[in-house]
Amino acid sequence: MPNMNEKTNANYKARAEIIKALAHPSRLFIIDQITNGERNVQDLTCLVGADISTVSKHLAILKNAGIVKIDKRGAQVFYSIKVPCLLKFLPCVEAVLKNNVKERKACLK
Amino acid sequence: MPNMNEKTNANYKARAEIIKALAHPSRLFIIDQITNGERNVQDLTCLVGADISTVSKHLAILKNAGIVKIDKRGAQVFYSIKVPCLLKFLPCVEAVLKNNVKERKACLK
DNA sequence: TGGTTATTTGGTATATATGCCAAATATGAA
DNA sequence: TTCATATTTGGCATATATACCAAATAACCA
Repeated sequence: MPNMNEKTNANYKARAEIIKALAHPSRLFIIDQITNGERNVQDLTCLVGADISTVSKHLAILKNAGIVKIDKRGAQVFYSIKVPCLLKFLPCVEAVLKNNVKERKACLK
Repeated sequence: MPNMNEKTNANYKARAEIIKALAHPSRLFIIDQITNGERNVQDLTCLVGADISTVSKHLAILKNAGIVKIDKRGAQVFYSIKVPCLLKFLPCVEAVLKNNVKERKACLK
């Protein structure tokens, strides 16, 4: 990109990676589930309703992005939110969503 | 997902779609470029440094997600931010990023 | 109308993401 | 050590995303 040097470009890429970690229904659901406290992989697997390996990979993506943190206790791994400021952003996403719905309804009148 | 009814599931999917629209380096760059005012497709294409058809598709993704709005004037289309609250979220992403860098450096000491 | 500029859309090749199964690893208890 | 439980990782098939080129559409002007 002509007006973006290597460093700037890398920065946008890194930011996109973090946002990408949030951009999946199951991962958003997981984030909601651990908002008020930690949960282990087993419980999250049950809540999400997918294969445990799938959930484990979703959790790895969130952890790798620096969004959640873990606490190993025995054989269990408990996941919790690491970055509360990201949570403030979710209501805004919800607001965009509602506005989209409203606008699309308006088109049909 | 057992603990998620159809409606809830659809809601997470819809939210993920909006976030996904933000999750690309070029689209984040575009958002920065139009934060302080509208820009047309031509200028954005030059700034991003990709094919104009590629940029047009990125813009369509942002528009479809309800993140940006357009103003057609003559043959030109000007894009601007529609949802300022999403911008507040970007500094938090930046903070996560810096924290990740810090932690990964610490591992090497 | 015909030409010029601005933008979008169709098509396609390539890259990335997702989900499941099976296998590997880790932890604690018998 | 051997077993049982909890979690992660490897592999693979399928789905989605991305980028470019070429062609189509839109708006304006001569």
